[in-house]
Amino acid sequence: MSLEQSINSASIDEQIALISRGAEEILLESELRARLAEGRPLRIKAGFDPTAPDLHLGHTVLLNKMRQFQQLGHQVIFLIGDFTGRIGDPSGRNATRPALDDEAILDNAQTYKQQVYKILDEELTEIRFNAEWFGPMPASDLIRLASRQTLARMLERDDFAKRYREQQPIALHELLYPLVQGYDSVALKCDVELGGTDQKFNLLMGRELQKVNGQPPQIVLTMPLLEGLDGVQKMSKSLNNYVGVEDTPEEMFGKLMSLPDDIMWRYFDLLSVKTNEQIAGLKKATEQGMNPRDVKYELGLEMVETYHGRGAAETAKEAFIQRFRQGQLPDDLEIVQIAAGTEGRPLANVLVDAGLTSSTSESHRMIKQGAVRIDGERAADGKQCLAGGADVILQVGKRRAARVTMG
RNA sequence: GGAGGGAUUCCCGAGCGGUCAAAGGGGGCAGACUGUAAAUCUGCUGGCUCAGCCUUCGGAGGUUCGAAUCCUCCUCCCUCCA
Repeated sequence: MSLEQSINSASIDEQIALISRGAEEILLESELRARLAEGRPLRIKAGFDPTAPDLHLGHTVLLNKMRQFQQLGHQVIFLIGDFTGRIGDPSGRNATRPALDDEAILDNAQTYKQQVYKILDEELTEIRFNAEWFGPMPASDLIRLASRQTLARMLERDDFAKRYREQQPIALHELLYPLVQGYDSVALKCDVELGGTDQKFNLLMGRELQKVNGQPPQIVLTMPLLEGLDGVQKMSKSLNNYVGVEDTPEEMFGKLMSLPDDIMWRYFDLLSVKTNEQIAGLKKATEQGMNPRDVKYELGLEMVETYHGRGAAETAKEAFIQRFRQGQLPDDLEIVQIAAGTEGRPLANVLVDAGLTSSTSESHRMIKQGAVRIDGERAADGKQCLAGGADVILQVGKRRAARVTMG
């Protein structure tokens, strides 16, 4: 299907419906409508700071929105802020951030590139680096750019205002960041820019600079932060409530199954390629009695498929069902060899040796709580010894298991 | 430079000199239940040779029969004044 056909195949209303799905804010929707009415592929930009080598699903919210634009036949620009990265983004920060060195920036940019095409259509994606135009820019131009804004305007921004009020340092180069990001939109002649809600100020700056430079101002589309697995706090590595795009298929599927049921729709809205109609259908089915678990299966399948392929997704689902629904042991049980000693080795110690618990105290606790099984039989005493030659399967709870041979 | 406040077990946060391995909450783990590693309920959550013992309360000393709790010095953080 050619670009033109795919655009024509979706009405403007349909396009708006998909574009606004999950979005926090569109400034301005009327402008977007008018722009879409032109019937040409729009230039959609999202900028990425080359600071996060370990991507998780939260980071992919923007990518997914970009993909939706691609589905509608628009041109997507994945902008890597390699120049900007040398400045450091003050958004949401209350302290000056250190600038990255060149090597780190290149490394991180490379990681992005590896991940992007798992979601985006390579044909419709333009990867750009903003050092392209800022690298050769003479100081005179940069100063001219800086003349476009006032200190008062910059201080409207919450985090700057707060730091100024509290007499925290604001380095001069930080004030330049919104201008630099905004100028990216000028350089790329963007129709739409996507960003997190924390980027709103910077995105709006793009509009102003475009106007000054005689371009029609871009439409700004902000996306919310994705909640993590706890369903409450934003997904982040440090809160350990994330699904990493590099997670194994089983991990990814399992983590998604542990989502609170009511938050799964959020994931569909923000991460799924499914159409609005398909999602509405699932919602309706659930209301009419479909097991939410099975809806989550759909989510898990789609996410794993995106990063590991269809086969891995099916396998992960089957493994999950066997393990947690039917209580079977995983196929690839880790086999651990442990020295028994002459009188055998106490169970509590063997569990630690096998890496199933972190201390003998924990072993005893687990045993007391009835979490430990030897060949499926519940163990009651941590002091019982496993003799040399024994070959047993030890389990601690549902998620920890190993086959242990006593040597 | 001056005055004051604080540093507690994974996190936050309580803690009359003895009954403190240290309240409470969060997080985590486990059990039950289930429609899932959802929800809900319950329990556990320093270590060990585990019904007993050992080591913890920013660091180093000291007072005391006995200190997370008192004293001294040190390190780091915060607030107010100049």
